[in-house]
Amino acid sequence: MMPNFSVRCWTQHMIGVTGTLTGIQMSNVRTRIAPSPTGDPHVGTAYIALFNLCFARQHGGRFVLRIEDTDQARSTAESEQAILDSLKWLGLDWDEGPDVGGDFGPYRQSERMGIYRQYAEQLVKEGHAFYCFATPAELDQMRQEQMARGETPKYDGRSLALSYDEVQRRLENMEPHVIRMKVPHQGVCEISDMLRGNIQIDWAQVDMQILLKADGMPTYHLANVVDDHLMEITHVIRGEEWINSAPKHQLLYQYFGWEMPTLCHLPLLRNPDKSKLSKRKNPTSILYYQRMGYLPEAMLNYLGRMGWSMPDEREKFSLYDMLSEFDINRVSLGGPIFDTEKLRWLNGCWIREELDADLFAQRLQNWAYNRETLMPILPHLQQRVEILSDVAPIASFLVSGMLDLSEDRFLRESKLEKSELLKLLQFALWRLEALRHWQRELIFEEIKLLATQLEVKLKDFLAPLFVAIAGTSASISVMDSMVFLGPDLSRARIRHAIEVLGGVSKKQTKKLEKDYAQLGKAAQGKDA
RNA sequence: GUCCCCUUCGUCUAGUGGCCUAGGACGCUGGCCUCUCACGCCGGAAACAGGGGUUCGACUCCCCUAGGGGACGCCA
Repeated sequence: MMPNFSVRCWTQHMIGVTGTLTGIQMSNVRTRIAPSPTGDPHVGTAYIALFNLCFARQHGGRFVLRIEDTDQARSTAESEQAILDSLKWLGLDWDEGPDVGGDFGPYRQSERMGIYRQYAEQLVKEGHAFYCFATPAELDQMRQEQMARGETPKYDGRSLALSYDEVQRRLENMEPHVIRMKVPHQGVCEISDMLRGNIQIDWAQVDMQILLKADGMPTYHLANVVDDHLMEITHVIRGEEWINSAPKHQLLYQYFGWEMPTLCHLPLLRNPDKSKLSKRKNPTSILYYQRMGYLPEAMLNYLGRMGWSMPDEREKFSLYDMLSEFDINRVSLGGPIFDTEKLRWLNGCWIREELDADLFAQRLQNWAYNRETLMPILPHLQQRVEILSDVAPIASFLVSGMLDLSEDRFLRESKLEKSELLKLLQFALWRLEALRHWQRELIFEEIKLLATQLEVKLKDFLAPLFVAIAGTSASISVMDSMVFLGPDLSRARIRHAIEVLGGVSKKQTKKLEKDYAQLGKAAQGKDA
């Protein structure tokens, strides 16, 4: 993680300022960001965090970071660390969280395991929830049948029919089970949103949500309600993808007899095609933007322009500026497209206007132009230069963003046909997207395996990869280059290469996916 | 498919019933500055999704239609 001193400085300063303010105008406003550590730090998380932070501070309240790691299969410590680091890099600071502690801890749901079951069982005792013994496969079949009949897939209440004795017997037998909440069969649920007013949803649309999973972990729905209550969260500001779950949450608050926080659903960040921002179509990892050389101030500034504007409409503003002018009513509800072109322009403004030559030099050093970063790659360069000035031309791709590629270049450097190249690059991309640990040996193994599976000589397989990553096959080791560039930039370059070659249509993707799945099977067959 | 949310230039947005001949910004484009480029400055093209109401008056309020998005998991 690259430290950023100037940002840290003024954020510290801000804490000082708000700290004094709270003394005068005490407020009990508490907001939270609750990321799930299951992948790369997402710009959407930062966006929601920013608005939660602004809202809390503006009211002299507190902003909490809580880790929602109830998905045991997918949550990782590395992901959690990356999320924390990324948010800090951006200059976002929380008053309570797993790293800084607080009076309402622990702030990691896996460490709060003990508390959820009792709440779920309390609901069972009070008749608001029930044990369910249906297996995932059974439910899958149920949903398929419902879909076939043209119905909305929904839990049919099968375990509700079980007698008390039957349930007890099965529990004593230690049969795998979950706890589900009961939901009214009819009527309308009215939820209130700070920005959208009242929203009405038929109870018939609401599923009997699982509260406690078979592994004893709570689902988001239970954990989020219990923790928001125990952590005294007053305002839940989250993405609009949660609107349809709000009735469940409201019902849980009612069952428990707790006061419900005020809800506020922000519009979702979008891809250029208007769909929800996704890494398939747009870089979504904060690490990507960091590696590309965006300034954290500019990133945060841009996220603040998503669905929000300053009263005087100024484009460039710091977190401090935003904090002092923040008004959540200025949020506009249309889903904003994350436009990297405008972000780029804004970043340029920050570089030109906020940095003198000295600070600019510091940023460059912190970013990549430093001994520690360059060291691993220097031996490779040393082999192929004769004079020192040979270094810059052959190493420039290592400190560049997207390369200026052409279809022609790929065809010249490879003997494969265009469709073959596309397939090869797409498969390589999928393999590398699935790779959890970005290490030289692991990358190499994936590539080698893929070449074998496709029955392409490694040399031929590597050629287009060289062009995608380095712009030419006359370059240093493509594996080492990818390690140096990191996963986000490497994957982005391969995606870019695919685009340059004309891209892959939806139809083609389907076919490729099928072929790709076959590869896996063939490999498994060989192994066995 | 069902339900929910949303809808101002290509994009981000201003607009909370008269100030709108709809403003700003990115991008595009013409020019100026200038050893080139970039920056900067000046100018241009570019939008209220459509239809009904309400009102003396609708970008603004209501309804319908259309379009877009989201949700429908033992993921969050």
